[in-house]
Amino acid sequence: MKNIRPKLIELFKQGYCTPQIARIARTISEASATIHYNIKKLETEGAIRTYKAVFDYKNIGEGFCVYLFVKLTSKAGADPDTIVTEIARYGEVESADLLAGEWDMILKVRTKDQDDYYDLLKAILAREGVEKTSSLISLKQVKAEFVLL
Amino acid sequence: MKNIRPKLIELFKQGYCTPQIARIARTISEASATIHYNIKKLETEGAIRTYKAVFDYKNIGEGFCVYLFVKLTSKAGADPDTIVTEIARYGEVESADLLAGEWDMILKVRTKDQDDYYDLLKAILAREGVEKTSSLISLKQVKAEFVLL
DNA sequence: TGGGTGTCTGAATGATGTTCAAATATCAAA
DNA sequence: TTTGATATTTGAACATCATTCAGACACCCA
Repeated sequence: MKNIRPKLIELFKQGYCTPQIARIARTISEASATIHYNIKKLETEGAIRTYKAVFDYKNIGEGFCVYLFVKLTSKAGADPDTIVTEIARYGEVESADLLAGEWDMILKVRTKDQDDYYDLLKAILAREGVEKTSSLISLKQVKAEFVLL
Repeated sequence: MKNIRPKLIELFKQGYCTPQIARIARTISEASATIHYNIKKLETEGAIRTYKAVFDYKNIGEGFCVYLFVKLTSKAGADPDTIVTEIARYGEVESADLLAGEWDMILKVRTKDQDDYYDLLKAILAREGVEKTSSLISLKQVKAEFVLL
């Protein structure tokens, strides 16, 4: 047994998918070459970043979902942009946005359970430049990545 | 000119993509049929919900991103689950989660600009069962749908 | 009206997904 | 350890699809 599954999940989280040109052509009754032309245009324009899979996160062991607010220290220890980008790089982070107001950023985080979340939270709090955080646990995920669950 | 672009964006938001089996097989040095077998298994297990595109939302006219908190009225006018599901159905809503605490749900919403957002907000506030809302505007999107921007 | 650019299309080709039967691996019960 | 039932892997054959290209067509502006 080669345990391909985790490798596939890893690859599909960011890409390794492609449009179904023939199916789209049938769906909207256009020539296959026309669809191809328009998709390539979207890609070269930069409108499409990637093609990827959307998972049933409970099924792949990432059923615990939290919105995490982060406040950075005001004094210039490290560059805020650098900190934010580094935190966003964690594999558990689905999305990261900068805010104005009481909190500097909001993260959407997915882990297996509360214990794994606590480990990640400790790692983030330990970072230079992070002052405090606040966690908002999702009780039920109704929609994610534009897909109804 | 047939204006295929918006139709493609519509379709790609939820699906009409498929895995690149041959590329994956080359990447992790396995037989193509093996990859095919494992992907089908993931699909029948329900681990994969769909394959879709991730956009540069600024590019497709959805550059304005807001986290919207919603508090529902406690009195039983309409079923909370129904309201939540209906609100989640708006095309502008990327994600919707139920919360515990001061707010009942958090939405991630994408619109072209502030004006369009205001229209959507009015529509949501006008709904039976919605008591109040609070909007948190994203100043900068660092990561979305597991993809760094 | 005319030319330049962008878009659409059918047909040919090369690449890819899919299927299948056989080989191999896994695991639990005897 | 052996056995058998089940799950996984694999190469080869086949069906389907993405891609390319040249020509037709549409659009825009001077």
